Amino acid sequence: MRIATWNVNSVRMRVPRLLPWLQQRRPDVVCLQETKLSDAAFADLLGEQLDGLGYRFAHHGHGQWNGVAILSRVGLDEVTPDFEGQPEYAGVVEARAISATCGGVRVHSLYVPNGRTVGSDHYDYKLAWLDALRAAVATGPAHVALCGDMNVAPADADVFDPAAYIGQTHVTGPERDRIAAFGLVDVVRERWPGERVFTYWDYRAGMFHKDLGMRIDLVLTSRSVADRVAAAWVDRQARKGSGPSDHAPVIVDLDSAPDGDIGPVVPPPSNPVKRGRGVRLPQAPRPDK
DNA sequence: ATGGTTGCGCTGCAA
Repeated sequence: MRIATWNVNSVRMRVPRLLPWLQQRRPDVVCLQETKLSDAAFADLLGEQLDGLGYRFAHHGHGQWNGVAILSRVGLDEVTPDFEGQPEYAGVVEARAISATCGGVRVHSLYVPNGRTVGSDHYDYKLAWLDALRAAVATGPAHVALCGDMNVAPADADVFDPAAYIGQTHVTGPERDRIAAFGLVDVVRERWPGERVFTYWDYRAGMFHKDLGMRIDLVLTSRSVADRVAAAWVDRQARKGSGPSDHAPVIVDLDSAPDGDIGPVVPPPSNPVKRGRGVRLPQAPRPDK
């Protein structure tokens, strides 16, 4: 089962990149963030085409800002927008979270508040939001994957220049403590310890070209899911070329569960990775430069 | 070149 997460920075603007990417990478479950659409607009824009590609979908958005979705062709059950106890900002519960059970895994598509500046009300909101999410996830199913734009770089290795980020959001102790507090496995970092791996590069000043980025899009899973990881990588190709998002997708391949109880409901059609009997799965591609 | 981009939506704000 292939799970991907991608902050698309407006799904309407990203349709020319998203649809070919779905056909090329063929993820079974896709978490999207910053769709910036209402539920009705998302269905109007993509419903027919996603159906044609074999995806069911659940979207949660109010238009203009935020907006999250889960696409799945391995089941989409118990869809839940928001989470228990999700804090408000300016009197509104923003559309930043949706969860569903897909192929036996409780999948969350998350767009964590940015925090803006340290000590601002938005920063406090970000911390409270992460605290409440942790409490909600703790009461949920054991086989879990938190996927999305966490807006936190878990360690200094996850930013291009730690000195440049001192005093900035995304790298502070309180934010990092809250990511660690989930007690989940950061599967890309576990697979690539010590590698320079980023998922976000500012549009300005040729940051992507110079590989001056941050790793803030994460897949955090229970150990039960992490033990099934065959590959975990950042799809930098999707950040290249014309009209990209400022974020690249993160892609995670899971082998079937050892006891078979949480494997994919259906095998992925025409998987580009050949799975001959007795043939070892290939290593994930190195995060290229 | 003394900033640099993009998206939303129409004026500046968010990222």
